[in-house]
Amino acid sequence: VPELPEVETIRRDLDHALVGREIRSAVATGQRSVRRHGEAAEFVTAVLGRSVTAMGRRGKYLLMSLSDGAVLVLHLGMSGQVLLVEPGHAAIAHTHVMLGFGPDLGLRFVDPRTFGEIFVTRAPPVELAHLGVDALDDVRSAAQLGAMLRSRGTKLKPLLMDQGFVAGIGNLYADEILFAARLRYDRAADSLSAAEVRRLYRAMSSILDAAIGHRGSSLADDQYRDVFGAVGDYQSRHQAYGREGEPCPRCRKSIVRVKTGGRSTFLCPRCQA
DNA sequence: CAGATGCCCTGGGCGC
DNA sequence: TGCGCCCAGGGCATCT
Repeated sequence: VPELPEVETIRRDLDHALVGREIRSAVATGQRSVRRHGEAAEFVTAVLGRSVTAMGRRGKYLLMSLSDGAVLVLHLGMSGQVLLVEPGHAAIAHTHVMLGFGPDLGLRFVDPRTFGEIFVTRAPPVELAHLGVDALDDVRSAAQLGAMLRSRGTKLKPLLMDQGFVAGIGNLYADEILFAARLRYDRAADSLSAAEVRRLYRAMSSILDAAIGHRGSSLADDQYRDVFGAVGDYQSRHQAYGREGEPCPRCRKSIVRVKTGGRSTFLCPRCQA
């Protein structure tokens, strides 16, 4: 569930807190989290003594630019958290990497399921070369989205979730966007009318913007937290995701759940066509 | 080549 | 209260 809105919320807070700060200490204990580096010590060597020059984001990846030109790439996977704490803060279970920014500030990368990862690479990261345009920053018109959709003869939802097509949208926001656009998950991407493409374009930007405004979605099992450990607020605004059996906010018919691609899809069978 | 499946992994929720 | 089981799913490898 950390998708674009959650990652963007984290990016903005880290941007305020870390730009200009120097990494004065680094501890990497979770080998799986730094698996792109042969040894954890390699990761530590690559970050120690560098300053943070910028905080960027591409899709669901956080990009911390370092003063030597390298980039620290952070991906939260399913359960990753980036927490800002005081250096003396008590141990947090499933902490894999700790960075110290001096006597007042520390960062901890916590990730129970270890699907996330953290690595240092050169800018721009070749490891992220497969990512498509960013769903928030780089999709700028309905015409552009329409051209993208026509280039692929596949179903709408898997395409929205394909990070190589457009980066940042996962299962939750795909369902919310498709609900807002009144489109079914299994519509052929190249079958959309111009009006439908416009609805999808507007839904993408309005849902992502609104979710960022509410600091993301925190679900019971995912436990997304911002850098201060606080939960997001957007889950209270969900219209379709997780609302199986509850009335559609538009037409009152029951929201249904279907399994597709091994994943749950929530939709209104009446409103979404 | 689109799309399904399985794997990685742990915590929460549920049934008994 | 506790135990086993299933589910959540991002990204990737591997099939059909």
